[in-house]
Amino acid sequence: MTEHSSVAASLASVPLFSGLSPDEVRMLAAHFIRKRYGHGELLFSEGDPCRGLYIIESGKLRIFKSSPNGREQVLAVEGPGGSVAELPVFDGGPYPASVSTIEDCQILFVSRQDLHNFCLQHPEVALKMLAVVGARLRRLVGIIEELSFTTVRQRLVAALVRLAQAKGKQTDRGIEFELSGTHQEMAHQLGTVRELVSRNLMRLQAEGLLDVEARNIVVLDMPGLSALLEANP
Amino acid sequence: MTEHSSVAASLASVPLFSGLSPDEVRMLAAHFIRKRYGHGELLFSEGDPCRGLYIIESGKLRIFKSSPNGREQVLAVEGPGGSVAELPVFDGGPYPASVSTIEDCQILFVSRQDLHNFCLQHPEVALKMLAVVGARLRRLVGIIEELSFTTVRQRLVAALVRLAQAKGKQTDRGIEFELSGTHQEMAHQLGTVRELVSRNLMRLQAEGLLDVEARNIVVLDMPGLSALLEANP
DNA sequence: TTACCGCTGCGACTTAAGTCACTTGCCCGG
DNA sequence: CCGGGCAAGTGACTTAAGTCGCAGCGGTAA
Repeated sequence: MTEHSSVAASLASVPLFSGLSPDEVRMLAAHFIRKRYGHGELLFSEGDPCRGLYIIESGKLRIFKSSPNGREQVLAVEGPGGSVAELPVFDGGPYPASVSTIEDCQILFVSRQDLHNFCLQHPEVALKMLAVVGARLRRLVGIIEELSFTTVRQRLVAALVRLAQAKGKQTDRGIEFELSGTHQEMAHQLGTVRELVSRNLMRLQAEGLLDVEARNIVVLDMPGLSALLEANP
Repeated sequence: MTEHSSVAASLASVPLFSGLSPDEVRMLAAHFIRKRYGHGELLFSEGDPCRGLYIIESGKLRIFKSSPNGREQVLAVEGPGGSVAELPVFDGGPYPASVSTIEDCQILFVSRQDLHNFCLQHPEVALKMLAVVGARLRRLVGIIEELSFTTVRQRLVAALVRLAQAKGKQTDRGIEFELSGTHQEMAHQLGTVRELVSRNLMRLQAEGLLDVEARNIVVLDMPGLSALLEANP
C-alpha cells in the first residue's frame, strides 16, 4: 500500500469523514500529512494560532488547560479516530487549550486552509463537524457540573466506575482493571492534586469497596461504589 | 407593521441570520412564533427533549445546571440577539442544561423541524451556527478554567472587573456600577453560595478596594483590584 | 552494583469553602 | 401603619481541599 492510499484508508474510517465517496476521500487524503509523536510530546499550546486539524490514527492524547501554579485540568482524552481542534479551524481563533500525547501517536494533519477549501465543496462535512463539536460541548458541560457540584471523592468514584465498565474484567475477586495513568495524571483529569487521589483510593480500600495494588484496582463492591454517586452526605 | 414583518425585522438583526437576503428572512420568519415570558419563568429543563430554537428579542435569560442539593451553576447569560439551544437542535439530543428568564422577555421560537429544513436549503446558516456554538464552547472552557484554578474571591473580582468595564461610570469617587442581580444570583454565576459573595464583597471593602452600598458598587482602586487576578498567594 | 529518579504513601498542618442559625433592613400589599 | 417576606450581613462552626516535607519502593541507566 502506498503512503497516500494508507492515509485514505485511515480517513475513511474516521466518523468526521464517513459518508464521503471513495473518490472524495482520496482527494482529501492528498492534503494530509502523517506525523509521529513520542509519549508526552506537546502538539500545541493554548493561545497558539490555529494551524490545522489533527486526526488520531493510533495512540492517545489529552486536551488540557494548565494554570500558572502548575495545576492542570484535562478537558478530554482522545483515542484513534478522534480529532482535535475542529473548532478553531472554523472560527479562526487561537487554540483554547493545549494538547499533548499520553502514548506514542501516529497522527494525520491537514492545514486550516486546505480543510476550509474542502468544506466549501462538501457542506455535509460541516454538519458532521457540528455534531462533533456538539458532543464536545456536552462533555464540557458535564465537567462543569462535576467541578461545581461534586467532591473530589465523588469524581474519583465516577471515574473508577467508568473505567470498570469500559475495561474491567470480572475475576474471582471482583471487577479488575488498571488505572490509565499515574495518580498525577488522574489528578489532572479530576481537576485536583496527586495526594487527594492517593488518599481517596486508600480510603475506599479502607472502606472495603476496593482493593488497590499499585496501579491495579479490584472493585469488591460495585453497588456500594455506585451508591456513593447518588448520596450527598 | 404586521406581526409577521416585525418578526422578520427582528431576525434580520440577529447575528445567526445575518447575511440572508430580505426574501429569505421573510420566508424564515413565517416559521417563527413570538412568545412572552415573565421574570423567573422556566423555558425548559435539562434533559427535556429538544423542541426548537429560541431567539431573544428583548430581556435576558440564563442557561444553568442545577444540582440535587439546590446549588446552581450558570453557564451563560444571554441578552437580545442571543440564541439558546442551537446545539440540541442539530444533534437531536436532549437539552444539556435548563434555561430561565431573569427579566421579562420577548422571545422568538422556531421548531426543530422547521429550522432543520431551512438549513438544508441554506448551508451558510449551518456555518454561522458553528461559529455561535464555537463561541459558547470557548466560554465553557473559560468557566472550567476558573472553577478548577481559582478561588471564589478571584472569580468574584473577575466578575466585578468585567462589570466595571461593561457598564461602569467614572464618577468623582471611582468607577461606579450596579450588581446585575441579587447576591444569590451572583453566587450561582460564580458556582458558590450567597454567603461567600456577601463576605468577599465586605472583605474587598475592608481592604479599601471597593465601596459597597447595597447593590451599588464603587471601585476605588481598579489597579489594586486587577492585581488580585494575577497573584496566587 | 550503585546511584538516581519518578511514583507512591503518609502525617501534620493551613486555608478555602460551605453550613447553620440568627439579625437587620427594606419594600410591598393589605 | 403594620406584618410578611425577601435580601443581605454576620458569627461560629465543620469539613473538603490543598500544601509541605519526607520516607520507601522499584526500575533503569551508568
